[in-house]
Amino acid sequence: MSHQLSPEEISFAGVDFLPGLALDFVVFGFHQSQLKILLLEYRNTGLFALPGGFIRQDENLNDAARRVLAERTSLTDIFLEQFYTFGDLARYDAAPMRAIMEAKGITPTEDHWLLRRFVSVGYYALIDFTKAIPIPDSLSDTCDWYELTALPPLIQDHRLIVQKALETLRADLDRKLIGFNQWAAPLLSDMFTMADLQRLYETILGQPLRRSSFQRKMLSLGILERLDKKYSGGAHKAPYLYRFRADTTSG
Amino acid sequence: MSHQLSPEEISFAGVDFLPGLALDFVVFGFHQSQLKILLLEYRNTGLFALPGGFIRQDENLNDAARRVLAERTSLTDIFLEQFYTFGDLARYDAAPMRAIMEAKGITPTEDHWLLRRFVSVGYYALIDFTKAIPIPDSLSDTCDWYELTALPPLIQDHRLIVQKALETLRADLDRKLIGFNQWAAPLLSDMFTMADLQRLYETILGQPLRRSSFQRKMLSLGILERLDKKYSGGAHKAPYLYRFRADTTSG
DNA sequence: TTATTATTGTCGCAGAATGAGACAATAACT
DNA sequence: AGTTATTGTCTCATTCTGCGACAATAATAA
Repeated sequence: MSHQLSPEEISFAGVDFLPGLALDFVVFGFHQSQLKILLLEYRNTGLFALPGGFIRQDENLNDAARRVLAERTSLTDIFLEQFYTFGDLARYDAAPMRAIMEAKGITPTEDHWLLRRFVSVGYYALIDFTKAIPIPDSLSDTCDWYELTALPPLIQDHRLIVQKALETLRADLDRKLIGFNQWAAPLLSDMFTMADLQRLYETILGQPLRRSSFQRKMLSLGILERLDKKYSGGAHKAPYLYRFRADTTSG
Repeated sequence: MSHQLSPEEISFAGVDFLPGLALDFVVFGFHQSQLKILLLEYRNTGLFALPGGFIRQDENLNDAARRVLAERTSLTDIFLEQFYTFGDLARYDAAPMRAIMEAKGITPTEDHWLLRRFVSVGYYALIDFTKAIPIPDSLSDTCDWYELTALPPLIQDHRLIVQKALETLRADLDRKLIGFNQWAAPLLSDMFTMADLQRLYETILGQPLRRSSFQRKMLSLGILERLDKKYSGGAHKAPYLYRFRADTTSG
């Protein structure tokens, strides 16, 4: 867990927060045929972690997730989905968090609330890589994008959380294909070519897809709207641009 | 939330438990072409609730789920899967729980831990209807099976939890068809006819399936082992009995 | 102007999967 | 022996998918 907290809030304990419960986010972005996620790097420790936060006493769980993620990415109206809750004892090891706090100049008491056991609700989000403005929290000095295929070592069980998020994303890609416009749209810009869309699918699924079958499938779903051609300057036929259809009353 | 607690534990507060966090179970059983779930009825209140429990301080979340469910059904080796975590404020309304406790003869203080806000991790389980022995907890007088299509009014957001569990079960039925032996097996007896299996599928999915297509599909998956015929005494051809194959190293 | 090149949109065909029905086989009963 | 209800399997049409082919076409090179 990491947190969007001021030093005061960290020292004076999370009385406003639900105790023992945290949120962790796997924020997916897509750029140059690579899936990336947001990670925090803690100051002077070389430790990386998923962005996270806590739930206020008077706040719905999912609202808290939306709030924290907005604080982190400066984006609202984010595609956000809860996927699993992690509650192993093994995930709770006070040592790294203590190191982080001490590196920050805080000497926590033995039973400081941040050092106790946390159960964490995992969310994954899909956001527009170009629009998000990562914001580090008060314990970390950077909040940046990292390629999913080359992640640095993560604290606690965050590797597992990423793994599970990816599995869920893949399963949802199949299951929720209809209504996808509401869905993977944030991972692409407003208009895109069929090749762009295919690259996104291939990257998420981690396997190549047949070009002709993919195109046939996507067109048959009726969720795409064909726009003008895109003259990219390459020495070849210009592809059409597409957009997800707005009217999605039915598939 | 309900609980497998002695009156002492209820009065003397859950210091051994993680605060503010509960477990709720949607326990599916199958009997006579009907999906059923376990519900508790609270003494003298007419209130029904999902079985639930709490997590010990020194216990993994999923282990707690297994323990509580075993306490409730007297079954171990249960198919159990976490599906969602419910954390709306609206789900927390102290009045019904206070009524339950008072009906039980306990007069809780205003800030009794059982009356505070809870976030609840939802699990669903598939168990053999004939093998489970429902056990009421100390606050309720009955723990029994109720047909999914005719549930009594449930407290808090338990209706929503059931709904979400069913959705997850349906989605998983498609997704996890391979390896199904480890899976829906508990809902059927050890040996079953193809018609039995089809009825199970139809009941879970809530829609009829074509008999020939279903049989072809199931046989083609190679997960069934054909046994002797079953002479049921009916005036018709005797169906084969099947069993899920034990060797499931690969699909 | 005319080739060349890379990429795109679409078509065709084979094979697999699925929907829908038909039919013989067969326990038990009349 | 005839009837009845149910089962296992087959067939045929339809749809879906894998896989390749091919013409169309922007930009570049000759």
